[in-house]
Amino acid sequence: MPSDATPDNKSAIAGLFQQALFAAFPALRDAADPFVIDVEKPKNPDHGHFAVNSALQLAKRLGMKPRDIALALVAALPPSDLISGAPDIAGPGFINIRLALTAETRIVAAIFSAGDNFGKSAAGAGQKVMVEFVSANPTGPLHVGHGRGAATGDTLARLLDAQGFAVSREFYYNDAGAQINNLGLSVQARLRERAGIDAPFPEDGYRGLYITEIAERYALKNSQDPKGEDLDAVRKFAVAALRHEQDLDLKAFDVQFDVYYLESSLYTDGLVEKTVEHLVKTGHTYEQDGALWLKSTDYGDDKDRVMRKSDGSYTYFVPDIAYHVTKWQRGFTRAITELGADHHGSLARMHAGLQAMEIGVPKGYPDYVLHQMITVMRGGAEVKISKRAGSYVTLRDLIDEVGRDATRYFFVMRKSDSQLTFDIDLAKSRSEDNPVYYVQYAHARICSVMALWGGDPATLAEVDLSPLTSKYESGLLRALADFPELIATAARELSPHLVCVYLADLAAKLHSYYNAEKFLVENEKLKLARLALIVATRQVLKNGLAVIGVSAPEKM
RNA sequence: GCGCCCGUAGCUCAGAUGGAUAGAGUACUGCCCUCCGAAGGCAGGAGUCGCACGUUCGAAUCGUGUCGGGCGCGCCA
Repeated sequence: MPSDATPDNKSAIAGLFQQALFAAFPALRDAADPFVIDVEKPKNPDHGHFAVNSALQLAKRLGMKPRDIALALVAALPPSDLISGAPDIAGPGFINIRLALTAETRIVAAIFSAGDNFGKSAAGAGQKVMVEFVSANPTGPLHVGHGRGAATGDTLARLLDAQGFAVSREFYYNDAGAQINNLGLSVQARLRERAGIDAPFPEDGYRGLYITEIAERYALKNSQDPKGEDLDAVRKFAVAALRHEQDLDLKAFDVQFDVYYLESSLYTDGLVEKTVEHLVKTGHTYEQDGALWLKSTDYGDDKDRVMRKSDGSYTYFVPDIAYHVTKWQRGFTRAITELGADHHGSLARMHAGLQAMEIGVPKGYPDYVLHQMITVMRGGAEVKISKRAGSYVTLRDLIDEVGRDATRYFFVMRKSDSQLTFDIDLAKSRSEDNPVYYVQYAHARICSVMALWGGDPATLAEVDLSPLTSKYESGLLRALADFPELIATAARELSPHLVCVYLADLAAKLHSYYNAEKFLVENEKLKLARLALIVATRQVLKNGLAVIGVSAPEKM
């Protein structure tokens, strides 16, 4: 449900100034490219709620001084109860507008009426979007990198959901490739070792301790095959065991998928074959050195790619194309693929492959969101992550050590494009100073005040807010009004971290307010107005935390 | 060599559509609990936004070049 009661003061003010502009300078309306007023929100509160910089932009076009244009604009401004007093003309020609208190406080009633839906929008209604993320090979436990992917992807999905898109979360299992075979061989080797057989460990085998554990369990459950001679059975057992572990980890991380798509099904359903045949038919392939190549350079890739090796098997990216074709054919007009940045090399060929199919897939399909590598520090030293060597920090470790909320928040609070240093000792030792606690504390703190007051928050929905005149109150009102636009921006830019930035700021405003003013004052009108404001703040904190999958506790 | 990402305070990082005096956390110093919870607040110092040139009335933001760091460039996945 969209919160369509949200007052749009910005557009209203833009409209007023547009009127004023055309009244003062009719030539701009009649021109081939009529000038459009842009209203912005200044960072500095001293510059009012909104600012118009059109006078500066128009100086050259009109051949006038910016300040004179600004004066003319303000003079032509139609009267409105939105604006408090006459707009200031500041600096070289900025026009600063202060909202009337009634316009400013309208947001509180909107939040009360929308509740958990405040911040949602119907912008994406009727559009199916798929977010594919994690997509870890079932060859080992989920590690920190998968954790960052899980938190980022899930938050993206929640953001798009809040924008009204029909979102499907999907996990693509590479369960058919050489790595899986390798997994089977690794477990088999441990089984043989266990049975006292002297056999070399596979060169590219997985050496993690979990392999030995899986071997133990296999031997226990398959007494007829203690040496793991049935490689197929060993492999299936190992994959099932690891998938189960991953599912438990994801559950603990509060990440759920709608669809688990198996790479192997692309083969059994014949989609891989079909894709190859189709690409041959569209003429974007050629044979060379006994292999079948895709002319991906036709579509911007920097070199052509082998599709079918000379031994007759396919390279991994053929099923990948087939998979992405199914996304399009399943009706997902938008698809977002969340990947570790170490896979960025495959983006160009993926886009090229989809274009070469010539089935009407848009050029940038799918959108890629990459998360940069995480450097894990433990004991002041970098922990090298290597599945093969079996040395890494698992997602489970982090959840157990620093908690789900803090882990999710940490992974999302940074731009996914930048590398992240996750210092385990720091996160553990200072877990109570985690930024997420700061935000959660703001929520819990409001709950405490409300409990002390003892009244029913719902009765605050329509109280008179005219006593809210301090700078703290104005700042909070402004931040609350920004929330819907923030969610829209974060969804549009595919930038979950913006939500954390916003929440930290909102929490800071609340804490400052708390320390500067008393809420439970004698003056009844003032008390109710302040309580209404902090209840609205609590609602927005809660909605924001929900977007990043972090709980909003009443007590901490 | 080519491609992608990053370079902002001592450290970790924000800075959407180019705007006014570039922000937060942390660390350091000093203050503040007779409304709830000091897990908080207030104040202070700290930055030639890697560098250069360009576009613009205006650049941390856009463009080109350059330096530094990470990653990727296989008939591996």
